[in-house]
Amino acid sequence: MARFIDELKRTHYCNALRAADERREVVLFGWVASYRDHGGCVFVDLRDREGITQIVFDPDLSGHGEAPRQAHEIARALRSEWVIGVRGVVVSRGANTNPRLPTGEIEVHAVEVTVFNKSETPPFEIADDLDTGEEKRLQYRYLDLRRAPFQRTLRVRHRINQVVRRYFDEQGFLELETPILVKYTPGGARNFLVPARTAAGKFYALAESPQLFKQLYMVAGFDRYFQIVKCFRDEALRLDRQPEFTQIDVEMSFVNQDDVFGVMEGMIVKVWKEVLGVDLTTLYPDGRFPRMPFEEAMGTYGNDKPDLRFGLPHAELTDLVVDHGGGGVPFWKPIAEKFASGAYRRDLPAEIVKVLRVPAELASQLSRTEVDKLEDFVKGMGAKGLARAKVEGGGAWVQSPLAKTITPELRAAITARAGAGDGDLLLFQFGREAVVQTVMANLRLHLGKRLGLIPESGHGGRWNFLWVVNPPLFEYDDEAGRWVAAHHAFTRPHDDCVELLDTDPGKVLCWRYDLVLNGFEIGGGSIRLHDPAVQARVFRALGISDEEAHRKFGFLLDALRLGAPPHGGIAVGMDRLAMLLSGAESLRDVIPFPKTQKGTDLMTDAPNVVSPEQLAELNIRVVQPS
RNA sequence: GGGGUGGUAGUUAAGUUGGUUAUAACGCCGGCCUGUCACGCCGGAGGCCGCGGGUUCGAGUCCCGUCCACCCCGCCA
Repeated sequence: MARFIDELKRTHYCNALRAADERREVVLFGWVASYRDHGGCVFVDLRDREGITQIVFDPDLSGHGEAPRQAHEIARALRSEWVIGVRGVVVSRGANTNPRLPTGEIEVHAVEVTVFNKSETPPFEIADDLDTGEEKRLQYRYLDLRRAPFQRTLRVRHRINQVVRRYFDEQGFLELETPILVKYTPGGARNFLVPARTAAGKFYALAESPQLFKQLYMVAGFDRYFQIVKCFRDEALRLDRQPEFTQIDVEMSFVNQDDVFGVMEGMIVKVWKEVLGVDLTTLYPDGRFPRMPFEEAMGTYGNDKPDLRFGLPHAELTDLVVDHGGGGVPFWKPIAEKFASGAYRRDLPAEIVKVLRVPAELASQLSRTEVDKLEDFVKGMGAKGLARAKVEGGGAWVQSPLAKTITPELRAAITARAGAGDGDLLLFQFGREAVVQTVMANLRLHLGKRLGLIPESGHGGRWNFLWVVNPPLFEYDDEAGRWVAAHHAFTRPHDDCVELLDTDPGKVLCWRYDLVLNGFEIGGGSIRLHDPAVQARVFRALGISDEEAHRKFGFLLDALRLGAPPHGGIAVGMDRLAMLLSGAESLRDVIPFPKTQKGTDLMTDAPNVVSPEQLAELNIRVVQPS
């Protein structure tokens, strides 16, 4: 029988002891966070998941026989990250308190110590503040996770999970599971494929979301479903995207959009209250979050997830430019002409003109050199350039290539549209709509950070929630030359738009919604299409034949004809929620074992090559990558 | 698929116009030290300068290629 663990059980975690515990005999287990050998005494900071306690090894500690002397001998050899157990007595530090530790008013005088395990010198220090690069930390992730910031972050995840589960249970939701190995369904995110050994040449897909199954739960009558569930998407990664991530997935029957919003707003308020101690109802007194039509988000902010912690809105100028026939600006003339001739239509992707106004008091913070750098910034995003103009008192434009040729009429119209006055800086983008929107949205964010309107990362103590609502059901695919589903083909169109399905699909709005927080999409969902007749018209608008629809989604179409209740739902990105709650800079900082941007795991070296035998069993032949 | 930034000791970084033995801090190892808590003092070890090729009398430095990590665009209903 080992003395420690078998006989001496841990009595406390390392943040538990206070002055009131004076003279108590305790047993602590943990890691050597640091050691200071003074020849006579050895001081060890002992760390476990809860905190740090200072242990003193004094060979002359009286009243315990020879044991303290032996413990001191062992302690002299201790090194960083050795795993040890200590039996000792709590002693008050009196006036010698360490104010930097919650346990700073006490220390444990060691009577007995055991080394459970030595440690090699770790590749980096297990410290709260660390300048070691992420690559190294990912390679030794378990050491990174041993650090207090990660211990806190993963605890936040735990709290979110607990609060969410309790909330939905109280609201009458059932936590139901859905398959991970599913049938591949086309459209949307790329699926990871899993070879089916028992069905030669066939594949499962890893579920990109439980979407179809949660709808089937509604058809099955479960009425209110939720799940905290892993999803998998084989797409390019970003700081807010991982190939494997967790969603808080929700679906409800007999509800409209307001019902879904109400439930989710309740969840968010509860999470903020219980995890952060922040009462969102001081910001949103009725507990409801503001809403913005998709069209306004795109027009004013250039994307569907605007960060409303700051202003710097865009203004659309395309109609002004067209009305003025280009207004003397050489680049704009062809755009105006194409609209005039009908080559461009306002309901199809075309070229557009937008402006961003930087108010004088902010513009004065930007030197001309810095504005030149902005041009490099936007070029990196596909822009051809960054036309600018400084507005002077009389409405004149200076420092601008546009100023030379633009007609006074168009200049005045733009100045008025942008609401520009003396000293304001106008930044223009024109060209293909998708590029202009991307560039302008990113330019706005970039300026917001540069001008100190929002921090480089993190929430800055500000929580701006927003529902983006009423987007179009379809979007035009330039390359394919046809309409495609903007969300998925099972989103319910607005009733007053159903007639447009056949005549003017671009104008069909739908019951889809995104929940946005500080410029991050943290959730999205829709009211589903449960009417087979309307469903058929949607497929027709998409150019999907009955036969094709049945082959791809047959089981769901069958279900919709067998008593499907009206239903809708939403999925919230649990990792993003944790990231924003904890002020982390990246999803990788809130996911215990994340992948790199290329989808590799630097610790385990996944994905890896498998043996020819394994491949043969799966009937797979690997072609050398080109 | 495209654009950008970076890779030098265990870690983080410096390294001039191409020129002697590639620096520093922290960490590590040895010694000393009874009150430290970023302990202190003395001494020491430690390098495939990401990898491959080229230019050159000579390359961490210049050129070409390549790998890895990060950020962005495309992509992500």
